[in-house]
Amino acid sequence: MARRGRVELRRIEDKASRQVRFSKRRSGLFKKAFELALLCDAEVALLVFSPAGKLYEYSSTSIEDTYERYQRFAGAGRNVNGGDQNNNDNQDAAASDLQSKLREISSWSERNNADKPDANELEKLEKLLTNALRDTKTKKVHSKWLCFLPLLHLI
Amino acid sequence: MARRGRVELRRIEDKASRQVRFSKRRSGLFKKAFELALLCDAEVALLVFSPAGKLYEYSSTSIEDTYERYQRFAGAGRNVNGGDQNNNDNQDAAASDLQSKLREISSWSERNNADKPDANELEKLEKLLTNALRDTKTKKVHSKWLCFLPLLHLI
DNA sequence: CACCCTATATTTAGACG
DNA sequence: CCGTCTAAATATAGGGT
Repeated sequence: MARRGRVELRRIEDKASRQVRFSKRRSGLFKKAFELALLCDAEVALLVFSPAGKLYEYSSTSIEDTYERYQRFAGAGRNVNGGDQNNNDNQDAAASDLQSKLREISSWSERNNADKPDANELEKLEKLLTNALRDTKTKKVHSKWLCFLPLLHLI
Repeated sequence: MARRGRVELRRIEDKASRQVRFSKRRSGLFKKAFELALLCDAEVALLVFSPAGKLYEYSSTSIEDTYERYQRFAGAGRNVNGGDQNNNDNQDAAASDLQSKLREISSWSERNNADKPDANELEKLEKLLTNALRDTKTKKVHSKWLCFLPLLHLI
């Protein structure tokens, strides 16, 4: 048996093994991509098609946006970048309910491994998600109303 | 000094450190992407813009080709292959596990201000939360079953 | 930036239920 | 496919050159 953890750098011949490794390595890759974007404030777009033709994607902003930026970049060497697209929106001390709920979710996922389910923690997560979802729906309704505000004067 | 090798999952504040880590992690990410493509025979496209606006890219075939394939995929009928067990709504075939769904939520809250609701973004958030909630409920059921496994021998 | 070093942390292959 | 376990391989933070 091959030593564990080691791998030759060539196409895996065994189909079953290839599929399993694809699945594991894919998760790993997406995790790393996410971390690079978050930790280092980078813009990352990642597309993966499995051998079977299934699509997996990650983007810190949007695949389309990043691809456009790529085309502009590759097309004309000009840059100047605008390296500060960030401009941290200064965290207003007054966090909305939804925002802090989302933070709680992030924080949950940092504390827990969602793959190893702990019943109590899952219970908490379910509540967090349910609350966040309720808020989101509420906000969605509000935001739809907001679209009509500019038209109020027509009434 | 912080323990070596460990890292908090949030934006690195120190600029110098962030840059060094970007460089290291970027190489790591590209290596993993390359390996996934080679070992598992997958089609991979990866675009990264550094905070300074510099472009890094990898593609197992061609960025353009993969992006086109992505568009066809996302746009219309997906999944040529029959054997798939998944029912992903073509929208985002990305997240296949709860962990990455939670990462998407974190990622959403990183780039949006939940206080200034944008209708489209809220729509996305709603989907993310709904999916995560569904997965969480599923996992909860599994996890409850697991509690009884040790007792199976009593039957 | 590069490369080296080293202590830790993380990922993963393979086997199994 | 999902989840678990373990040994071994890798990745990486922080520091130096």
